[in-house]
Amino acid sequence: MCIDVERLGSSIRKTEQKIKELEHRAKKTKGWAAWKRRFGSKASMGSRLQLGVVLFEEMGFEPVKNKDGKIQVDEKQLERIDSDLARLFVNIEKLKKLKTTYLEGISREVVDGLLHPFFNLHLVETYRSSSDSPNFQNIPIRDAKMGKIIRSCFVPRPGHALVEIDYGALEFRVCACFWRDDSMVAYASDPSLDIHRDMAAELYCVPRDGVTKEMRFYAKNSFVFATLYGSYYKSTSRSLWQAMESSSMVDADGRSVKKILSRKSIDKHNYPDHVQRVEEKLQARFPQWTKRKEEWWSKYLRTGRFRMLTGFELEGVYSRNNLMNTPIQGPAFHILLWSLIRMVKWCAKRRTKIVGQIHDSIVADVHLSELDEYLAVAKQVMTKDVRDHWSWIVTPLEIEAEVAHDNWFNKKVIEV
DNA sequence: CACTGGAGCCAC
DNA sequence: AAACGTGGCTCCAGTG
Repeated sequence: MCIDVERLGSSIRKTEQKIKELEHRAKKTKGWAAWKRRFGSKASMGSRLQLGVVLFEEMGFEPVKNKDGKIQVDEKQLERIDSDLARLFVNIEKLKKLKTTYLEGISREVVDGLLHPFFNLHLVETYRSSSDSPNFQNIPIRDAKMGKIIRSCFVPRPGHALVEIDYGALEFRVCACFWRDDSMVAYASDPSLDIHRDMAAELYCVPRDGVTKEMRFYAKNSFVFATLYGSYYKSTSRSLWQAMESSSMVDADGRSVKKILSRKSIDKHNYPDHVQRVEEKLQARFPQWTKRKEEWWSKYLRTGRFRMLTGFELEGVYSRNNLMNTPIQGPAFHILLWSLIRMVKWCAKRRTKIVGQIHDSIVADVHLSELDEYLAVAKQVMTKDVRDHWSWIVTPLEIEAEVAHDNWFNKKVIEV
């Protein structure tokens, strides 16, 4: 893929400058004076361990320990501490990550303006793919500021556009196909149904139309997927409560979710009991999943092996959670891979090239004269042909396409 | 100096 | 029975 090398270079210089400024400011804080007192010539601003000692032993802040009893000095804990030094440390570390892993990591691998990441098919336990040198599959996007700085350096060739097509809810659809749970298949097939919205309503005690994007986000990632892949209420309730509290979550009408729960006599203490009841509702809603996952596990215990929907036979030592996740994560990727291979073949006699892949999405550098045809063929291959190839895909498949004429950050949704 | 594990953080 | 999953990369801190 093409890289805007000049822009990359200037972003590196700007980020370096910003880091220097923040480090200069950090050295003027009271905390840094305490740091120097404690560590003398060994004081190093890059050391989390030292920062933890300064904050929790010298400055008297209350430490928080993780499950293994270790004091955490991560972003989450540092943000709750009222100290200029802690705030500056978080910002400096973010910028360092941006500079070293992404900007410089990419720059190092560019040859004649082109980047050639590796895409491995032989490394991942679940038979997904991985990527390295650089890893094309973890370029920032959720933090829009970081995403802009890095993704704007990825550009199409002249006369081309970058086109990214991703599957909608691919893993949940494969989950439904694998467990063949009628209700799960219905959820994965009917666009008016939304399991994450429904569970958010239960978890936060609001009507379904009171569910916000934020509530849905946490219900999806901290509860529904976590539970499908083997977590349970004692774990999920903790992260749900934490997210709700630290974001001061409100419902669609701006009312405090914590207050809504407390009116139902739900507090931090008994929230796990509430989540346990919601978990039971999830099991009741997907009864075949509930039954078949136990049969799936006990069959593995008897035989020591299991088979994926895509035909791979796996044997050896797997945890219970591996048994829940592997048969879904692997075949979900194989749907993408099958489609990608078809699209690469389609590109053979054309100017368009497939340049990358991110588990459920395909990135291509498409010649403008081939754009309409590319989108139409991709839709046919990704939503129809692959379903004809594998009869176990019993749900519809959907795609979303985005096109970028200038750079990858500025991709815009396009109807297909 | 080479190497390694832990902690942390980025993606899906 | 056991407690979401899969990766890659960087820095620190420790070892020999």
